[in-house]
Amino acid sequence: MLALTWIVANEVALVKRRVSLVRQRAIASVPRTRSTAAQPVRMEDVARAVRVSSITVSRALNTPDKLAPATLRAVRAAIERLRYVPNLTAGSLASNRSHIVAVVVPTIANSIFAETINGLAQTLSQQGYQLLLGQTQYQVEEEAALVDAFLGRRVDGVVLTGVAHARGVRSRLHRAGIPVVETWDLSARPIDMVVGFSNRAAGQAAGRYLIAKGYQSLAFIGGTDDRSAKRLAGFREVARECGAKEVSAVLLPASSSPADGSAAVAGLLAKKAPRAVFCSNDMLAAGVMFECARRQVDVPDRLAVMGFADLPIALGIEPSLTSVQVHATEMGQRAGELLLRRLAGDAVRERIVDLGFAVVERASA
Amino acid sequence: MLALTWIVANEVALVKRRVSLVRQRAIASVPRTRSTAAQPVRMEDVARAVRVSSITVSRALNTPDKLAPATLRAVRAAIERLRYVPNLTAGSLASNRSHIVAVVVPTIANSIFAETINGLAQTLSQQGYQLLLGQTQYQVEEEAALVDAFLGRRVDGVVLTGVAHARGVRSRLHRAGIPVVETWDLSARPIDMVVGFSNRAAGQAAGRYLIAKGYQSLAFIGGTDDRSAKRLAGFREVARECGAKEVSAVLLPASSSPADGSAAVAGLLAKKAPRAVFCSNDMLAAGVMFECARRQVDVPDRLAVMGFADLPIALGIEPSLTSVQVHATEMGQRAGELLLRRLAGDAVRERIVDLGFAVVERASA
DNA sequence: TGTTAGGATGTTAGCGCTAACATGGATCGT
DNA sequence: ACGATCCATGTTAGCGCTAACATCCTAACA
Repeated sequence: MLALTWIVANEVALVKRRVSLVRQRAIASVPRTRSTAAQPVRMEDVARAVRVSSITVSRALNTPDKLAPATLRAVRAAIERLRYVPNLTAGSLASNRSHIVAVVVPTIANSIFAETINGLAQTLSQQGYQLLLGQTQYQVEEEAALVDAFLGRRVDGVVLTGVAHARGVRSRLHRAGIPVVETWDLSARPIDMVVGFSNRAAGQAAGRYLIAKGYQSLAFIGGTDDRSAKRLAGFREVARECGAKEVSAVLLPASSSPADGSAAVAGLLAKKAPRAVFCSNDMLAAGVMFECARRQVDVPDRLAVMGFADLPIALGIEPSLTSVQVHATEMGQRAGELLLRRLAGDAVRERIVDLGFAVVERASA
Repeated sequence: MLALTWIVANEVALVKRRVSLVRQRAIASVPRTRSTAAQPVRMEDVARAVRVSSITVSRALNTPDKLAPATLRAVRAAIERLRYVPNLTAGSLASNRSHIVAVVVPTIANSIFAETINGLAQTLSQQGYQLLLGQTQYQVEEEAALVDAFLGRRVDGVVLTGVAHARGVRSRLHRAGIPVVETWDLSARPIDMVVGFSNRAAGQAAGRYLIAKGYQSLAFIGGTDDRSAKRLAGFREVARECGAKEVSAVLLPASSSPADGSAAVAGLLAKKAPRAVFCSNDMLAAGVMFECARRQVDVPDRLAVMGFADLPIALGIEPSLTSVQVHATEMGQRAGELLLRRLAGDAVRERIVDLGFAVVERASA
């Protein structure tokens, strides 16, 4: 008896629901509880206009080659006429594909990361993917919060900067089961994939270069982040091996402006001045050189200056800046390609892509 | 008869559906057609663990102050224990709020836009909004495609660069009925709101400044985009009014690197060299000054150089660069604040926010 | 001419969440 | 003691789309 009444009650609900589906939208909207959105045209409205079912409209948008040419034309015309804007949120929910990739960088104000994002965005946009941007401002803990938010959005992939992550980031990304690319460093045990170069090796190369040039007293100006620290470590290793003096280091948190470089070198020059300085960023190096110009400290004769990243400014300044070139844009492109291949279902063999780096000799060191 | 069989058929379907709802998830998943996602914990799983309904879990996440403290604690514990990651896509669909704001810039490789995005992102993230990034690469038509895609995602707001837009952009945004902020320029008739400064007035100010300094022969180096063109227009107006010679202009598409500045000034110096040059971007100005240094053209005695945007490098280079300061970060922050206020339902009175600019006198002009 | 394959289109049943309304119980004033 | 009020929680009904399966129709072949 109970079961019977229950079924009857629901039968009524069911009928009501069917009716509202069959009715015109305007009429059906009367008993509706929710407020009418500003964009009321739905796939079904287009379908009704063309007298097809909504799945046909869906196919016109997603797999147009599965439709008869005439149908496709008619649907497209109706879409245009009704100014239908497909709701990708609903599509994402139904298909479990968001077509969004998240990227986490320390800050886009530093143009090296901007270049990587550029490469990534260009590659992804070719396949209709869009970029959700997160900045940590060099606060490691921010990364975890960003990753949580991104996973909540069910992004299809994640691109991270560096291989040292906040607690829990690794496991959460693993559990989510989406492709992940780490960049701007290398790791023998990436979360999933990694595209970058060895920061330690880059530091070593810079050290070897300067020592081969005959400079014995070395200094380092850089940041406090993991990658800069690795460059310093490599730099110091080489210095130690080659019997150079202890490397004095100036570490500035989250800095990449010329002014920081100027201030840092001022400090170095005040003490026993080094013969050569390796800067973790070309902007810092530029600031060092501007400061030297102001103090009439000749570069490279009294102080050799070496930069990192090989930004456009390295070629511009006088004397031109010796730097370490790192393929920032390509890093983003390769990261994007790896993601796209994984998202297309292809297996990716090379999960560790070493893009390398190159010491570019110019006039400053 | 037909109606009867129809109801019977649907009754069966209905009963099946109820059953699967009541059952344990694992059992219910057997007749399921869709593949089980990598992240199978749903709100309902959490609710079942705490023996509450799923709306209570929803409230724990969205309006925690509406729950009894004990319930809230229990729900939060279960969320933690089950590692539940809320599906924001589903939430967006149901609530018609995506908590995503889209931003369109020509390119983030130009650090002035990166600063604006930084300010915007910081303001928005305080309220849990995230940024979807689109770059036009200075291709005006790209803007329309990006806006379409963003509207499809039902972003809650849009931030655009400039006030000149691709065909259809204005009307589409209007129709979507979401808050829109234009930046980096001003307009008497914004799409919705605008935060920026008058590029024409900035060009005029630069012209007046240089003329007041006694320079009569002026040149301009800049881009082909709308905003750069407006600066040039203002610059020329003033020159004409003041009886200065015709301003020669070098326009480079989508450029902002020192190398472009160097090349441009090389061209100017080869002809009848101007006495002062106004660059639409500090990076271009820096390139101009580097080239002057290489050619031993004294700045400002033989060529005065004025930049635009007042980037960190303006203070760094020698001689320091006279420039026009424009509050890039604040522009992003204010844009974010306006959006947030509108998204909170507050009316916004000042739909046109003129942040102004300031000529900063330094050594180069 | 029946059979079958394959292309075009349709039907059903959710995806996981939240708005709106509903309910039930405690608290309060009168 | 009774309703009014309020707070905590629940029920219902979708949001707008797509996966999976179902059906229909045409053409091609035996």
